[in-house]
Amino acid sequence: MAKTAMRPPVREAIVDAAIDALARNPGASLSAIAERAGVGRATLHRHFSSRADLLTAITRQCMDEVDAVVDEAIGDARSARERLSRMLEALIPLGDRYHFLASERSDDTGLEARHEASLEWLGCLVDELREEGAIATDVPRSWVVASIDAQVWLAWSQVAAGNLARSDAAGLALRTLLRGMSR
Amino acid sequence: MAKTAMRPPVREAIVDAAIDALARNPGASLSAIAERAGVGRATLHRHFSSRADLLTAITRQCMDEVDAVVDEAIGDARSARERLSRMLEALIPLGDRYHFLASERSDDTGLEARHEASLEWLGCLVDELREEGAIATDVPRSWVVASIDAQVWLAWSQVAAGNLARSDAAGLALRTLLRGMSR
DNA sequence: CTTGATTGAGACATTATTGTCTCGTACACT
DNA sequence: AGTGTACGAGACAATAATGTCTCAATCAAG
Repeated sequence: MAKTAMRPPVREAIVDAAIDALARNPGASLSAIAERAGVGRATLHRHFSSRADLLTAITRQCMDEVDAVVDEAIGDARSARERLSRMLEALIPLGDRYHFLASERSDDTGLEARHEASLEWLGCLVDELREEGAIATDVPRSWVVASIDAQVWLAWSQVAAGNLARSDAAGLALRTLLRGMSR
Repeated sequence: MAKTAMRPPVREAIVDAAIDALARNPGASLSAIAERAGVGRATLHRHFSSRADLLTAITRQCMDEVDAVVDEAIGDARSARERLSRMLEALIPLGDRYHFLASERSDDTGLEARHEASLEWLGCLVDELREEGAIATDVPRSWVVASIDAQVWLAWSQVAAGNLARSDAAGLALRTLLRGMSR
């Protein structure tokens, strides 16, 4: 029943609203974000000193959410194929957050490095998929990595647009990926 | 030798620069666009009265280019599969323009309608692909349409990033699509 | 009830961007 | 040379976004 926790975390509301607003329009103004969060503009500035500050906070938040969800989902997967499957399942509902990380480039070097690390991790997963024979040898690693990114965003946006049942999204994305890259 | 035609088309230079700049950063300022075009900001305003005017001009230009290129490429294709192949081949080099159409939403209702028509046309191509047995029946039409969009952008950006040879891009995209959607 | 913290509303100052204008120059055409 | 068009540079005002500040209201804790 306490879906958003007991105390109303204004900061969270702002972050959520910002992700939402910036996903639709990357140039959304702070006024628009504050309004969407149901919060005064001054309050937004109390929590985030500047636009850049808000941006890095959002980026960090998205990274945390994505990392946590993926780590949790992958825990007991034995094969790389299974890891990919669970990852998609877990990641697609976070599609807007995930897409935010890919589209918004942070000026914070630490976050940039962290993003690079995530991509590298994904690359390793691709390597393992290849070792399992799930991916043809003549498909470049970077193509597969980029395809996974694209499929997550694609599946999420199709669900959001009402073109696809939430329960079908991950399966369709997985199938498109594995068949598309198969040898 | 007369690569850019005899008379220097300033307007074209501005449009090209704008597409380039806006693809990198959708919020690029008119100053930045003018500078990238090697043109004074006043000159930009001589050709495009406002930012919105420039935006719709760019959108129209991209649509014209895309339509012309696709029509020309598809002319003598007999099967839907072949049409898809030629379309990808022709469209991927225009990936930035194509992506611009998908990302930038115009306030001009005419252009919006035209974009809808293009998507509908693509949907018909998908229907034909399905009739040819190239696409499984349980894959939603909208999913295939969105996937084609995504593959064009994906292939273009991989080429632009230097991860993929230009000559390999269309083949890889086609293969990913057809295998991914196959039954 | 009192206190302290947090908020919303809104008044500023500060930029950044946009759109308009003028002026001097370069260049093509005659 | 003369003419006219398009241009770059830059001044200028109008607008929008940003960041800071104050003040009164709310609300929870003591």
